[in-house]
Amino acid sequence: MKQKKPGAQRPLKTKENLKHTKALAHSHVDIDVSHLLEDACGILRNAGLKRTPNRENLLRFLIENHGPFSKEEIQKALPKEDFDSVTLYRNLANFEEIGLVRRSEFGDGVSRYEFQSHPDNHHHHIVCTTCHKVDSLDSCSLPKLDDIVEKFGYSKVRHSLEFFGVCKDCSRKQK
Amino acid sequence: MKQKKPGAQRPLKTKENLKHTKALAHSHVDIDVSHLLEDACGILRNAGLKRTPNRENLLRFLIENHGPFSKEEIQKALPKEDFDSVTLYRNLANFEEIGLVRRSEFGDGVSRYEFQSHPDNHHHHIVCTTCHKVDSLDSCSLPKLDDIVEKFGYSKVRHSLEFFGVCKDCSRKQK
DNA sequence: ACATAAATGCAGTTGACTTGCATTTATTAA
DNA sequence: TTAATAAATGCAAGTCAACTGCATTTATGT
Repeated sequence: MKQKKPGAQRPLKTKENLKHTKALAHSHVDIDVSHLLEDACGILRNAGLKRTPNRENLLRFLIENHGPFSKEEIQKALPKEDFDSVTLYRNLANFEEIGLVRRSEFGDGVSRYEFQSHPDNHHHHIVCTTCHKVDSLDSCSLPKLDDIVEKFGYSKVRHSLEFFGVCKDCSRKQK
Repeated sequence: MKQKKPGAQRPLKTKENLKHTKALAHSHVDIDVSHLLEDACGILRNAGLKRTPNRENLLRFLIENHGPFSKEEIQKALPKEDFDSVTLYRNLANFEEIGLVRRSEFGDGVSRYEFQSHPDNHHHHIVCTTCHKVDSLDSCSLPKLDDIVEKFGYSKVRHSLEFFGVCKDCSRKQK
C-alpha cells in the first residue's frame, strides 16, 4: 500500500497562505469547531483509534483552517513538540482511511490534506500553476471552465479528472 | 501544425535509410500511425527538438499503444538499447511540455503518460484501486458515477477533479 | 493503578525522479 | 561532404517525499 508521490516538478514553495480566521471568543465558528472536533473524535473512537494530543491538535488545525495543506505546511502551523514527520504521515493516513480527511494531489509530488466533515462534503480545487495557490470550488459537478476563469480570474485553465474504484475482477476475487 | 507529407518510412536507428518509400499493403492503422508520428516529429522540430531514434521509438510506442503508461511499463516495451531512465524521463517531460503527451497521476506515486494526438483529445480514466488497471472514459464531461459503475463493472467509485491555471496575481506579474 | 494494545519517534530505507558533467549525435551552415 | 555547434545521451551521484522496524511511551478499559 505504497502511497508515494513522484517528485515530478520542483520543490514547492510553502509560504503562508493559511487562513487565519481565528475567531472571537464565543462565535458560532468556535462552537462549530468544537462540535466538529468532538464528532471527529467520536469517529476516531469508533475506529478503535486513540484520542491523543497529537491527533487532536492535527484535527483542530484541519478543522479551523481551510486546506488542502501539505505535510510541510501542517508541520509549520503546529506546536513544534508535536509532529515528528512519521507520526504526522501515519495520522494523516489513518484519518484518510476513516474518511476524516481527503487527500489530493496536484502533480507537484506532494500530497495535500483537508478536513472532510462529511463524506458527502466533496468539492474540487483550482491550483495556480505558477504560485501554487489553491482555491476551492463549490459543488461536485463539472463547472464550465469559462466560469472558473471568470470567477477566479484564472487563465490557461486545464483540468484533471480521475475516477477510482474496484474493478469487476477484483471485486469478484475479494468475495 | 502539420509539417510535411509523411514518406512513411521505417523507424530504424540507422540514419541513411530514410528514403525507403514503402507504400503497399498496409492497413489504415499503419497509415494513421505513420501520419501521427510524422505530425509529432513536426511538432518536435518546431519546438527546436531533434528527431532522435530514442524519441522516435518512444513516440511510436505511445502512438501504437493506448496508455497511460508508467516509465516502468514503457521501458519494458522498448528495445533495451534505448532508454536509460534519465533520457526517458527527460523525453517524456519534453513531450509533455510541447503537448505531445499527457501526464496523469493516480495517487500511487507514479506518473503515467499517454500520447495526445491533439490538445483537444482530452479524456479521463478510471483506475482500479486494487489491481491498478486503467480504463479510459470517452468525453470530457462528467459522467454519472452510476453509469461508470454499470458500464465498467466498477464498485466503490470515487473521483478526483482538479483544475490548474494561472491566477490573477501571477498573470499580472508575468506581463 | 494496571495491563496492554496502540501511538510515538528516532534511525535508517525506499524509490521515483533530478542534476552534473563528459561524451555522442542530429542538424545547420560552409 | 565536412565542419561547427547546439542538443541529446547516459552514467554516477544526489534529492526528497514517504515508508518501515523497533524500542519506548501513553491512552484507555478493567
